Amino acid sequence: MDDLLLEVMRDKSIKLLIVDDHRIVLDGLKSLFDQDPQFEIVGAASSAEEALRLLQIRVPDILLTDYRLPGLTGLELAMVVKEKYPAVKRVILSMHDEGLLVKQILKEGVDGYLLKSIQQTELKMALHQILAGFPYVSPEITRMMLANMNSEQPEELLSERERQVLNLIAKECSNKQIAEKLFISERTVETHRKNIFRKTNTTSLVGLIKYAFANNLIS
Amino acid sequence: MDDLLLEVMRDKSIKLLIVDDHRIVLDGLKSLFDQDPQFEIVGAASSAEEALRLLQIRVPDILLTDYRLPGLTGLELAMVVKEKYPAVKRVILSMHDEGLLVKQILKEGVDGYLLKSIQQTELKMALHQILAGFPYVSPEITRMMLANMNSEQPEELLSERERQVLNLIAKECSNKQIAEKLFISERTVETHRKNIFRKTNTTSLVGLIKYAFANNLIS
DNA sequence: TAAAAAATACCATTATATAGGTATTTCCAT
DNA sequence: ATGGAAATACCTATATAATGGTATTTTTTA
Repeated sequence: MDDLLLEVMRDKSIKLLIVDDHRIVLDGLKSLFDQDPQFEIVGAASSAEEALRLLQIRVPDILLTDYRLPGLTGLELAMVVKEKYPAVKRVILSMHDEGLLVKQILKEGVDGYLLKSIQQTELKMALHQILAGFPYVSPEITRMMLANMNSEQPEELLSERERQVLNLIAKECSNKQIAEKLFISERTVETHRKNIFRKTNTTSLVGLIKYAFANNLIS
Repeated sequence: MDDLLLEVMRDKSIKLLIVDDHRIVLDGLKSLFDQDPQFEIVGAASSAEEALRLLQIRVPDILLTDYRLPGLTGLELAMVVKEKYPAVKRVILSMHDEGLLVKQILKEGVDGYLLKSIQQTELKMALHQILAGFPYVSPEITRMMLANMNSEQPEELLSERERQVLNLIAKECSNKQIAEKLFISERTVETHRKNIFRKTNTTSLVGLIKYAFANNLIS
């Protein structure tokens, strides 16, 4: 009888696949949800690649993944999952409260974006809401979004090419080297550089690198 | 009878004060240790300052703190605790597997230095060992230490002045500006710069900034 | 389809950083 | 007291970046 009840409850419980490269976080989440019959962890992975393997075995209701992972990022994982398992809700857990990242993640249309500073009751509530079809974003993030919108650059993000250039700058390439790698002229690189400076509202290399780091524009 | 048993066990249990600004980690650690009668969490703080307040109420056997915290860092907290509560074992939990940070932390003589990628069994084992008086450092960290030692610079860290210069470089000052701020000639700044490059084994500004960020040399 | 954005490219000028040196003074530790 | 960092300083090249332009082609979007 009890077994049956458990069976029923398990069937009604929210199935989670959790992904985080910090074992402590993973274990913590595990014991957090293990105590709650409303949730069931059907998989725990420490990388996006491992998560994808686990998905082939069992499909969860919700994918709960850290943003920063070795290899693919949590966002990239979410993109793949959206493609292959459209029914799975995708929630990004993040330490990074940086402006640009927020936009990028929300743009991808994930179902949830939570900061790790979230309380467990809020977390569980959010997961329920998400499963019901209502995306949830941490209030802090919403606040940041608003603050961001009120600032100068409303939608002025870097273009794909500019991000490539920025990445190479961050890899310590000179303009000449960048030009060679991208098969464009050094002049073009200079122009991109100028545009990057303008868009990021920086004036020096140092400022640019700091900005890029702070906003996770470079890997 | 059961209550008494529990009482005895609680008295024998290891009392922990945990500090992490990510609520999820805190909750995770909580439910991890709550299930284990060998451990008892006597306090949970999300900042060093809060931890110090909690310490006035109840003194734990072990302080388990994240390195990166708002305000004081975990290491700075550990230093204060060593001063005020010398009996408390101090364990740093870290995401940061960077070379210089390791040295800095171990130099301070903490009782434990663990990466967050640690498994829960290893964590509990480590805490037991630490309480018994034997410091514990994650194998990964030991490995890094060794790798670091085998590299060129055995003890070649930046001097006070060089750190000042590095900080100003990171604040986007030109050599001329740095010279003005430090009341030294531009030539001297150039020399410092050269020495910083040599010591950090970098050759470009970008590399230097990345290095400085990675190693928490700049604020 | 017209306008906007992105990617391409060139040029001249100036500013700044990097690399190669050498050299002096101060302070600390053996 | 002496050797060795550390901090100071100067010099000359050369390389590279930053500034401030202009302009064409392609792609995207309203």
